[in-house]
Amino acid sequence: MAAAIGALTLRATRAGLYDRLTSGVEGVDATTYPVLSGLDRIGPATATRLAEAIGMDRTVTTRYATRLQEAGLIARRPDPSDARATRLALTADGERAVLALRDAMQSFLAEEMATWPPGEAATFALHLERLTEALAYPDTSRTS
Amino acid sequence: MAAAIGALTLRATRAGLYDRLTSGVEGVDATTYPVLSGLDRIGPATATRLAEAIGMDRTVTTRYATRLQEAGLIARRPDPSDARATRLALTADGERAVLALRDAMQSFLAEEMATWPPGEAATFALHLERLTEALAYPDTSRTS
DNA sequence: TATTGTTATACTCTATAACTATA
DNA sequence: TATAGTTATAGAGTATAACAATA
Repeated sequence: MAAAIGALTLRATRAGLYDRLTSGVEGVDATTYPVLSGLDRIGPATATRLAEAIGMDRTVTTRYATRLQEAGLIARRPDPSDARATRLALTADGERAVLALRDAMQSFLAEEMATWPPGEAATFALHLERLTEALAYPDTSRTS
Repeated sequence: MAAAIGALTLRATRAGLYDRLTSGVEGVDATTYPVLSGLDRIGPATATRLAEAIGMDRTVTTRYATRLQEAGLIARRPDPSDARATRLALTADGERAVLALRDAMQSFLAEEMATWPPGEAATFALHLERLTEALAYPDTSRTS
């Protein structure tokens, strides 16, 4: 299992996965993918809030956001309640891109899990989520 | 589940995991870890064969191998059967480092899985392995 | 001519710090 | 003074090409 985690987090494996996922979507690659999908997940937000949500640095987030903006997938609008802030939001093209990416991921997972006994997929997903959380937030004590 | 995979492969998550794993072991970091553990897994081997085994480029493998050699964790010896080749092998310190890393990983996993129902861990590990394999080798048809 | 190991080069990603504008 | 956004700079990682030695 440690080997599986090692392989899963290996550069080549990740690169292969995200290259396949994003190959059909113009303007998105393995680096900008988290920004796009994160923005879809939490909705329109400032760069700082988005950066926190996806575990990325503010500076990296804003730079990749610029790339996505140049590709026409997200838009910047001034925040009405704070003149310092800028609200990031998906454009119509951006939402289409998110849908395409989600479809690609889900079709891959569905194909992979087709042979699993019913119910195991749900259990697996739950475990994977918890394990990932434990990895991402090691300090959070899990005494549930 | 897609979100969990996304989070798991996110840079920050990986970096956090490997930083914690390798923090107690001198000379190993997130980049040299695959080389060290791969060499332990397949045994003494040439750089080319090791590179194939861990899904890394030859040039990267040999450079990181040099780092590990400088740290005293692996050794280079001429291949008796081929004067072009160099055999990489763990030193005694290298084997100790591998053990320490494995202990760190297993203690983390054990802690995390302590609350899981018996048997689920094994099922989970099996699924994770298959999923990872599918990600790493997309062309291999899985008609088993 | 092909392969092994290695080094050199350029490119991308990441992190730190600095800058501007506003609170 | 602090915060949001952004840009600049430097460092680390990666990939491609090139090299010498041997098959």
